[in-house]
Amino acid sequence: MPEGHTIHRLAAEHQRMFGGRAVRASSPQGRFAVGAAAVDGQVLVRADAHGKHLLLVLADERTLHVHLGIYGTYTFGSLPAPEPTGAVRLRLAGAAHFADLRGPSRCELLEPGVVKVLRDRLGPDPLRADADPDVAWRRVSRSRTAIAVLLMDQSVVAGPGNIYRAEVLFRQGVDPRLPGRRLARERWAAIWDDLVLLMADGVRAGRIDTVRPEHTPEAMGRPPRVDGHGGEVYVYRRAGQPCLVCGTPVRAAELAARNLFWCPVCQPAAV
DNA sequence: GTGATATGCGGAT
DNA sequence: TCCGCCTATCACT
Repeated sequence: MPEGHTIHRLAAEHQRMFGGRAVRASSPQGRFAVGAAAVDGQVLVRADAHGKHLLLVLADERTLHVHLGIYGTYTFGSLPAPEPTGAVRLRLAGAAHFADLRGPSRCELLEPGVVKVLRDRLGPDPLRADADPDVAWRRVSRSRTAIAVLLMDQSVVAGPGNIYRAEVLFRQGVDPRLPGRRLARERWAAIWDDLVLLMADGVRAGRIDTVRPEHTPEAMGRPPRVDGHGGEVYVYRRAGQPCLVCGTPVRAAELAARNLFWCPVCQPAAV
């Protein structure tokens, strides 16, 4: 679930349900008991997202920082909230709704200065209005590292995960192993613009769909296929299956300890 | 029921 | 480069 679009949805959800009013906070599981007690009764001033980081700014100027990691999940519901089931790290409750957080890799209260340090470590987020793609380009254009690795480095670009990086490189016809410094500037601009498009769509839809209308199963006369991760994609987790555009088997390899997927024909080596 | 797997990332080695 | 985190889902028995 958690690439950047998910976190931006969560921020919007928090803003809508809890923004501008006092929240009740508890840690049924107990692992965030002290933090929850400090949050309890405070006004949630603003819910924000930067990359995969959810930032809930509180009245005392501290920020509740949540990172879902690979396991973390949120469930929302209407009050009255049921007895918590499973390991609920944090439960927030407002006037009419509650939010349960399970399995996050981070759930902590941060002082303003620490939030700044955290955000200074993050690259521009395609989903944020204040994002400057040139900041990322400076890193990309000087790096010998493969563009596929750079795209998942949150200090270069904040928000994309394994699905968006595979899909945007496919859509832009870029070999994932191409070193950043060998990428043309216009090619980077196209990748960035496509990330903005895809991720904003992901926020609206709540799932990752990257397949253009002319390549959908319907358009190609194939049976509809929705992948296990909830969306329609070109290459992510389609190893060995035919490329939706050219029919070549999709390739897979491990790169920097993450699974990488690409079409060797549609994503030629030299771009 | 069991086991494999995962959209992430920090820390140890 | 590997390990651990600690939850949900899904394929299979």
